[in-house]
Amino acid sequence: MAPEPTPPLATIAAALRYERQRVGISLTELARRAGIAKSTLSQLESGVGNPSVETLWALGVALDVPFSRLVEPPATTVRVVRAGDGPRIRSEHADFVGTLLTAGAAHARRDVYLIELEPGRVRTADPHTPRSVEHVVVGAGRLRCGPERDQVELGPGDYATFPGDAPHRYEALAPGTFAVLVMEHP
Amino acid sequence: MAPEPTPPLATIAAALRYERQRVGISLTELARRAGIAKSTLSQLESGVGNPSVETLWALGVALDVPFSRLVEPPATTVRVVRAGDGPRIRSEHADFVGTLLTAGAAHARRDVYLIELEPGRVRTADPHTPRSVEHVVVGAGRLRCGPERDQVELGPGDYATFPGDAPHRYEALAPGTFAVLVMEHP
DNA sequence: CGCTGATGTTCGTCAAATAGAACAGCATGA
DNA sequence: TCATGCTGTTCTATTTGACGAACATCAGCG
Repeated sequence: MAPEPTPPLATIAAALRYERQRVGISLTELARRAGIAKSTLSQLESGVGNPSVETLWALGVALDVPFSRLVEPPATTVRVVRAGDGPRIRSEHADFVGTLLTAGAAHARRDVYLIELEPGRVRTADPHTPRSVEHVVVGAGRLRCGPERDQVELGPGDYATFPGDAPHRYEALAPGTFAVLVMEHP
Repeated sequence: MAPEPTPPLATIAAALRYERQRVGISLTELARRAGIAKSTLSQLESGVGNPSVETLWALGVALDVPFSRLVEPPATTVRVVRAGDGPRIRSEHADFVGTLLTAGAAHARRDVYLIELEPGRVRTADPHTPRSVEHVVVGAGRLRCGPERDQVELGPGDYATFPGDAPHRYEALAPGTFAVLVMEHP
């Protein structure tokens, strides 16, 4: 049982840079809003230094993100089942093989989409309703998708699932990419 | 949208004291395990000082608790419905009034207990299976119960629910206290 | 060209957090 | 009773994080 794997020195640096650029403000502006010296913030984003809790807290408030997001590595919420992996279920009556990707949750509404994307166009999606879940199965091409901070690359037959209530993106890496997208919300 | 309400100066102090006493080690021993000076820890538990992230992280590792537990105020996981509150449902056929306390989750197993307690004896319960939920309705007397860090006091007719997968306690505050306890685990 | 207003960086200085030891209090026991 | 070992506290010395200014760099513009 080791719930503290990574000393967060570098995590903080990466998280601060990411969250600041997500909000779209400059280092100087963020330092002003948080009420700290911009030199301090510069060093923190460079990975040097060991901020005090008050300093990091002020940055969390200014960025409007929960404190833990700045110190703990992003939770790997995306689950991938590669083509050919996963529990195989062979039908005895018909000539087909099924693979269980995700067990169906009762009383959840599911919307099914077919999405077609061309390379170079990134489709960003704002968070949906809380506790919604997205499922993707790639039909052809290559698809890069997932939560913004934890993206995965999928090929034909690959499956991925991740929460829909966090900002996430879809981006085709090859021409003629299409996928089946299931949005599940309770 | 203000996800950072409380500057965690005092929260850290309380959390450190609580978690250390939960593990059952001395201040000196914890400081030794975390590799910090015991004077530093003493000041932190006294609420003075503004620890660096490295220091607090080391304490989190030594206490074997996630970092966020030390800086964020305990999540108020206990929900209370006082006697007379809650949505009233009046039957048209019979002469009774029902109050919806919690909507039933399908496929959850429920065990119902009648617990009788006398003052002075504290009943502590270790965490049960994950995602289990406890429901309490007090019949008579006064009952103090809930997660260890977020207890509530209930009188006759009061209802409370809280997660069962965290350490929690029951303690009678008046003679002749009894309550109905429903343990719900998926 | 030089000015203005940004960007983020690197200085020196000061305050503050940390470390280490000395301390008071309270047990246990030879 | 004095010694030993622990508790947690409160000193002082030193390391270090935070501040503020000066800095290099770039962009837009008269």
